[in-house]
Amino acid sequence: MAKPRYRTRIELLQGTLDLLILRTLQWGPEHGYGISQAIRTASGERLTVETGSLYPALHRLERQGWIAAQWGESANKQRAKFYRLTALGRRQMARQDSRWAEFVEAVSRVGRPAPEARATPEASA
Amino acid sequence: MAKPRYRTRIELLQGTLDLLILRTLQWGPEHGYGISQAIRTASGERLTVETGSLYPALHRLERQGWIAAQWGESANKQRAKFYRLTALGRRQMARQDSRWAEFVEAVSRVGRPAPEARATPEASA
DNA sequence: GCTATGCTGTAGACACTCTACGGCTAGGCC
DNA sequence: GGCCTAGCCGTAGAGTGTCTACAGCATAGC
Repeated sequence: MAKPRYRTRIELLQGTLDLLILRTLQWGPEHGYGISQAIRTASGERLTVETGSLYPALHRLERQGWIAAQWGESANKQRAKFYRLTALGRRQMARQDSRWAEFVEAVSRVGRPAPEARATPEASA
Repeated sequence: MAKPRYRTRIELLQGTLDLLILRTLQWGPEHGYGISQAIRTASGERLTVETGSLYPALHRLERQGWIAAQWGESANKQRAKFYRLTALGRRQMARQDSRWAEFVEAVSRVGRPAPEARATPEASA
């Protein structure tokens, strides 16, 4: 019986989550839950990070040395792991920022009708 | 161990290839090899589609009914499978186009220092 | 005590890209 | 003729990252 529980949609494009997290942390330390809320809010409710993506990503970034963790207490008096951007992470953010911008630029070029030279002998169909 | 052959780089973000192919086909039919060249050229050599990604993607799009195939002969007198955008595909392209634009917009928002209102008492709607 | 919310985390399914092959044809070069 | 490169289609399997789903614990309100 079919009914695939999986919605089969990838909301976030692979590779963008790291950048999103890095960007969020550039204004100061924050804990995981807070980061996900910040992303959701900042994006105008358009981007949602699931916990199943968030925590593994956080651990990944930490392993890379781009962010550093420290247990603390949240505004709600609860145990929370605060992450902050490391110097390395800040550089990485800049790198990913420009890579992202380049990528977006490249994709938009493909959408354009080819700068004159195509001579398109085909077309006309 | 040894030197992982895998460069561990995802050049293309997941989900963008379909859009790239659809966009490329909007100016007329083209065969797989030609599509990959067109994308590479149009993007200013920045985007490269590997054959291992291209052909499965083409078959995927065909299964969805967004593109239709037909064997023909290439400019080099070789057997080639030409794909063209279907009406459905054209609509899908528009949809993915706006989804992509929205996504880019959302990501850029996360990069901005929060529009002052951080203390916002939750919408107040 | 119960439940909603805040907070962290893991396991496994799924999708998509990439590397690495394989094969076949046309054309240029020796 | 044989050989090699380029054009063209395709598949198998690895790798990565996202998502769904589940689990656990703390705090605050009823």
